Amino acid sequence: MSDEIQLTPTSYIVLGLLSMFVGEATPYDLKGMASASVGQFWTLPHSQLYAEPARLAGAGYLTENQEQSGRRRKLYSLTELGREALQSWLGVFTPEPYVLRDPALLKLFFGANANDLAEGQLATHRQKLAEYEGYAAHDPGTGRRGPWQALQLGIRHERETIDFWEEQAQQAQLDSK
Amino acid sequence: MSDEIQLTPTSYIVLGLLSMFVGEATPYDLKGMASASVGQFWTLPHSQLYAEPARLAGAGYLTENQEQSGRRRKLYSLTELGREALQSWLGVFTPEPYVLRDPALLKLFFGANANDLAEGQLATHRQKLAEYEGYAAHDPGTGRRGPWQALQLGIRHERETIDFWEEQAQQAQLDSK
DNA sequence: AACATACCATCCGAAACATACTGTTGTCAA
DNA sequence: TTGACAACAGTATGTTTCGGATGGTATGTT
Repeated sequence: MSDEIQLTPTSYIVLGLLSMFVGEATPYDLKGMASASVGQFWTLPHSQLYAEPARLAGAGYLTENQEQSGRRRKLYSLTELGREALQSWLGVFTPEPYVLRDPALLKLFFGANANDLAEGQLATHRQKLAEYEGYAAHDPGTGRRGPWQALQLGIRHERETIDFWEEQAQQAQLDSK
Repeated sequence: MSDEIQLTPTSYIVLGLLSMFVGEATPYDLKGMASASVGQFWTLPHSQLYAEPARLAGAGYLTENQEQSGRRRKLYSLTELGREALQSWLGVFTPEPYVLRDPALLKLFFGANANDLAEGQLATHRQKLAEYEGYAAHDPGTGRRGPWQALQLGIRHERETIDFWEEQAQQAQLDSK
């Protein structure tokens, strides 16, 4: 509750998740929330969700309460400082583009066979698209808009990627004749 | 030239870049190549391009020649082992999806104002798209296909992202009336 | 009660990261 | 011709992230 720390995207994920739920949450709760939502477009290992809240609590952005018995879990909740930090981050201009890391694209770049790649990619991206569309159907977009909007971009990217690999596969077929 | 090491995506970037150019290259050369090509869909800090070739040389995937005078730069080139490793990686089935890290999407998810975000995002993504289209116009896609194909997916993602933010901005306008 | 299994939390070594710093070479004006 | 400066090339540093390993706690089964 004293040191100055630098807030990273990971920090804001913790603050943001906590802001979406009244009351307290344990790292394990956060882990579950993150993988079901934000994890789709910002991956982080679950171990971060143990280390980061402790750091934030140390700097006064969260309060920390440890259970006195049983699993002795730590319960975190936002402080006023934490809520302010989140709000001010949300208001700051963000021109930075996304960072993409696509192993398949890497292989394609270096000359891998497009048809082979397409097979694997189509399978996983079709599955992902189905998953996202499941969420979208479930949540009509009322209430908080943010998650729904973010999901829409995820769906678009998946569709685009699927189209791309379908074309690659077709093209490869034609070429081989 | 003895230890077993694990090959990471970074390793394959080094091997791949070296495979595209006859003869030798210095880390500085690699740095230039990477940022102009592969860097668009797989970021890595330039310091990695000094550390990684040394590691690869130690394990026999590259040969290392140091200049005897002047800057004493280190020149690397592929060994047969390195070439084989690259080829076998290219041939391996790759179903893993891409990993996306989008700071704007993160803010949108947690409730930032879509219109504000759109402004910054549109500026940078339009610029990026123009850059990519410049490459595409320059390179007709003859010769090596890989880089050109990879570029096509980059262009698609940019277009999709721009459409998305344009819609968000419009929607936000409507809502505010 | 004793044991097996799943759940929950944390730790830690290795890799990746950003960036500051050092030395080298080329150039151009005085 | 020289010395000041910019660009080039590489190294060193401290920090953050990664993700598997580990160990404790609760729950279910016999």
